[in-house]
Amino acid sequence: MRIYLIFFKFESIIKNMSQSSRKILSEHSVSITNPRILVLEALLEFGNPITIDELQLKLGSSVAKSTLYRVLNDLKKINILNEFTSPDNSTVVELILEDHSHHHHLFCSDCGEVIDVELSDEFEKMLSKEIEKVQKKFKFEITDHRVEMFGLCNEE
Amino acid sequence: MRIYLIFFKFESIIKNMSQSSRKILSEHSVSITNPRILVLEALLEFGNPITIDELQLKLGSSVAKSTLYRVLNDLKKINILNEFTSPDNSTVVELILEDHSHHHHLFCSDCGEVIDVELSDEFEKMLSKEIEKVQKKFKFEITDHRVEMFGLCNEE
DNA sequence: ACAATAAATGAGAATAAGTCTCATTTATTA
DNA sequence: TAATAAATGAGACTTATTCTCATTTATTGT
Repeated sequence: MRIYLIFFKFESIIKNMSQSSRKILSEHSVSITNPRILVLEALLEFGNPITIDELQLKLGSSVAKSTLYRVLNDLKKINILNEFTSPDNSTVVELILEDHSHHHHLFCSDCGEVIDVELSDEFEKMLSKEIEKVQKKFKFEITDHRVEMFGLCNEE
Repeated sequence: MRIYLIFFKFESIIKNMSQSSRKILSEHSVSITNPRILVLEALLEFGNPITIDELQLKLGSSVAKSTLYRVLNDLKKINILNEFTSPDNSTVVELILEDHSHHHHLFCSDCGEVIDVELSDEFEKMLSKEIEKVQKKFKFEITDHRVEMFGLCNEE
């Protein structure tokens, strides 16, 4: 009985992933293709920033390497994918979903894990003020910012 | 007369660069070699974060490509070189000198320039508090952080 | 100052991440 | 459902970085 419940729950999550993926694509008027769905599903399923290596592993041979990179570039173009480099120089990729508000990143220097972190509104307000000052001082038009933290996760 | 003064001043700056480079190397018990001096001089002279491409250009054929990368790795090992990736995915490198206090980076998305930015003590204190919170929440031991800002320099 | 030894270098081969090409397949639309 | 445009797969290509190894240079003990 329990097993069935778990199975159904799992099924519906999977279905949702696929449907979410389709929805995301159609909302951005990007044609719905298998590789795009697979990549989106993998990203949704993982639900955290992920290295391209790991993503490739997850996808196995279901998506060609060239296609994977192409799909990632497509997602970047429609602004739903964020790409950055971790301290150990691997490329990390993460979906930007509406329901995720502005956030920052915490890296484990040991295992390479990347965690999304939200900082307090109070802090963000102060940061905005600092950015305002920097804009004036350097005559820059600052469009974005991020805070990165590095450390050890202390997990086995 | 003026020309001579300028010349001497220039000479002494150059001499200082070379001497500073030697000093830096010996202080870290790293053997003093020509390529290492040349790389350090170039970094000191530029005095700002610099891409590896630009650094290679500055050095011309005076330092072999393989040696340049080796020297940069040497400097990283003794913790006087900071390396990071700019938003356009080029590798940027910068000396960490004692007299430079903690700072952050401002990137121009247009021309690729990278500028060192210091934020207010007040802000840094608040950031430390936020980091403290994150440490507790995620059971991390946070050892370092950085703030990055992206925008346009509005220069021709 | 000099010889012996260890370390660093240069040149180019090797590797790996990411892009490109082009023939084939798939999605979209009318 | 056929016609057309777009996306894909496979592997060639590019480029940044590392590696190899024969030669050169720095360090050290005398």
